[in-house]
Amino acid sequence: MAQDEHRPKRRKTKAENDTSIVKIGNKTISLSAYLQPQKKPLEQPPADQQYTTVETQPESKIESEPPKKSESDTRKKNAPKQHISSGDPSLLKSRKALPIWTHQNEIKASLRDDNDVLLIVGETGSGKSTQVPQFLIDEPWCRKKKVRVQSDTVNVGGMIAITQPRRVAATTLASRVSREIGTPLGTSREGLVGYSVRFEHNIPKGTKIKFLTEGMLLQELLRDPNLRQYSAVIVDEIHERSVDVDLIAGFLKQILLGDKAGRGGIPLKVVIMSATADVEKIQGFFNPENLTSSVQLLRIKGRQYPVDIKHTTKPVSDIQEALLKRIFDIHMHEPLPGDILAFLTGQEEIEAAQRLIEEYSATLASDVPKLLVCPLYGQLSIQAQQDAFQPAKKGFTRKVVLATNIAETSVTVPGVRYVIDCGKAKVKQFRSQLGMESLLAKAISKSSAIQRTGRAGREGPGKCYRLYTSETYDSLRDADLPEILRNDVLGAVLTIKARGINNVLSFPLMDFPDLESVEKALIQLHFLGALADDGSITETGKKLALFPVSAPYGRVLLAASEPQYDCLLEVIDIIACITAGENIFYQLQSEEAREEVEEYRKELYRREGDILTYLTTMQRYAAENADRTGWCRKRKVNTRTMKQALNIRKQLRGICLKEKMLAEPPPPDPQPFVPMSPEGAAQLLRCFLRGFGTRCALLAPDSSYVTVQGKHVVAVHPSSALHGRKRESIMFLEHVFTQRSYVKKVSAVQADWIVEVMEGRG
DNA sequence: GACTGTTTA
Repeated sequence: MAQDEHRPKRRKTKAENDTSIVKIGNKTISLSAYLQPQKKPLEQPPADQQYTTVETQPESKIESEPPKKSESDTRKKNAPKQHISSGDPSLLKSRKALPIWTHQNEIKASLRDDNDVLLIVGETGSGKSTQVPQFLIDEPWCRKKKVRVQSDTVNVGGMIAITQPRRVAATTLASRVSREIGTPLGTSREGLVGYSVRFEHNIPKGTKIKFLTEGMLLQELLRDPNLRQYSAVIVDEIHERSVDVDLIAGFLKQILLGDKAGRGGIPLKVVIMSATADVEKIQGFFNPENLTSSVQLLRIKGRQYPVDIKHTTKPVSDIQEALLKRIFDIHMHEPLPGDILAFLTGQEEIEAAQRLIEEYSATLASDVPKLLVCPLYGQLSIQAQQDAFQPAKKGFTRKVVLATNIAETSVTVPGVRYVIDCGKAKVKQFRSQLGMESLLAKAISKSSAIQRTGRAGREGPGKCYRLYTSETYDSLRDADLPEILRNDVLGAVLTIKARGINNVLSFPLMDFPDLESVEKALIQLHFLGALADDGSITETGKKLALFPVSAPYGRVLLAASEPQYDCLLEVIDIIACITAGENIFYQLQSEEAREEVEEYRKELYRREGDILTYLTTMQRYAAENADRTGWCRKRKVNTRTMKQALNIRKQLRGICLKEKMLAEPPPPDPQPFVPMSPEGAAQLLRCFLRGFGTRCALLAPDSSYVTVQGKHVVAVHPSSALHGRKRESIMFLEHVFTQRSYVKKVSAVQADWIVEVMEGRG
């Protein structure tokens, strides 16, 4: 294990230059408590009940029958209801045509007996996500068992969890598999397949296969560290290497290596599924020396048409020019139908390219097919995104989709035969030394380039034009840096600690973040009151882990429920707006557009800054009962984001009620709008300082802002209500480096409030 | 005067 080799080295470095004493405000804390060495190689999940005897009892009489019974026989009798049939016959044919179908017995065999881990590498279209859970549900080890855990009799197993990085994948896969298996979702209260994603749970009675998002499984781990309801966990799309999937891999490894006490001795089977072949790392991670059986590996061919790859002969200096030439070359020489998908880095580049293409295509002769340009990026409205997925309405037209890497994994554009790849993508990188993230265009990885290329071969043979040389391709990194090495690890550290692992350095991770960034996270968590001076998790920390928002926001929620602040409903409204995804305010491109909405937006803006502006917007939106969509349109407010904000508001209110932070359910909408008084606003902002006291800046004599911690010059982002305004001191919720160092979500505060909070008097 | 992409009871 990589982190095993590195850990002693890190500790040595620590001892050499002792930075383990850190001052925060008036507090001095010693990091050695956080970073204590541990003799045990791995910390076990908390054995909330001590394991004494294993008494594996068959739950039903079928299980005590002789094991010779044929599979179909067992199936019939084991069925909760007669609807456990062989599935929908019309779908069975297409299932049998999937490349994975012939591996069915192999997959079953590789998880029998003491083999608990299977790694499946399968390209897109292999059918692994839909078929593997169906192959496994009738395996003998997949039955629910009654066992004794200390003095309690508990059920262990019976279900298979399958994780997905995105909500839409979890729900659509569940829908597909439920139809294949013969118990379609939504037709009955009983069924074999269900899903669980944020805001949406559909778990029919008798569910054996449960699709869920990665975050959802992490949340379940909080309540049940041993995942007792599951016989197996299938981790899909592990190659995407989200922070959540890395954490899940760590928790699964701990359960695999543990003494199974919390599961009454019953093993958990783990299937890891990946689209790319970075096999050694995953295999090595789950296959340490002390595991008796080795990790089985299965490779499955995908169903992909061949794609002809063309590189440039010389490096490209002007991407826009090369793109334009390439698009019109394809357009003039390749037959219809066959749409073009071009990967660019961001909105700005896409808009510029769109203008150029449209200008040039206007000059084309009338006997040449038309070109329809569709931008595709996350900030785009749903409607505009839909246009990119629809075939061109007019005939004799070729569609050109100009996309960010949203089209690499998150969405699939149909009809594409030609891909143009600029070789770059914007990547977020957190710099823990500066407490700031950057968003800059960087060279993509080989794996990313291959993924982009594959988008040309979904429906037939295709071509991929790379706007870089084959030498450049050879020089690319094999895989992208996993997110856990690019992100703030604050959330990851809290997630680990809240699930009973005190020594985060002992937690198994495929890639371990810098010690320094872990230290920074620990210090920040200590400031938030989530960790005690000895580094152990506090009650506050446990509460923060319950909220579906980052720890600083969670801290603000907790502060808001204290009598001295008493502004919980307001804080919930604000945090709901902020964490709903995109900015609730559309960015206005032209002077005209700005003038058009000015009158309407004026009543939303507050001189205190963005936090109060969000509050006003949510309150006025919720007070509007007749036509919310029209209300949004007039103010150029993102309806989708506001709807999401209402969902989050409801969720947060629910958690706060359950946690007794709210005494009673808030009155239902619509409530009359009452603007918050300046005094109330001041209290609200002081409350936010409890989470963001470390993110403040003071106005310097030269009118720039300088951060209190680190003394960095920052500019107020143009999206902020305080852009171009001068305030004595500001608090910001985000700090991003793009063209320059920007702070976002900015509010005016008073310097003495900052001192107050940092000295622990807030 | 500027905005890769996901996700959480």
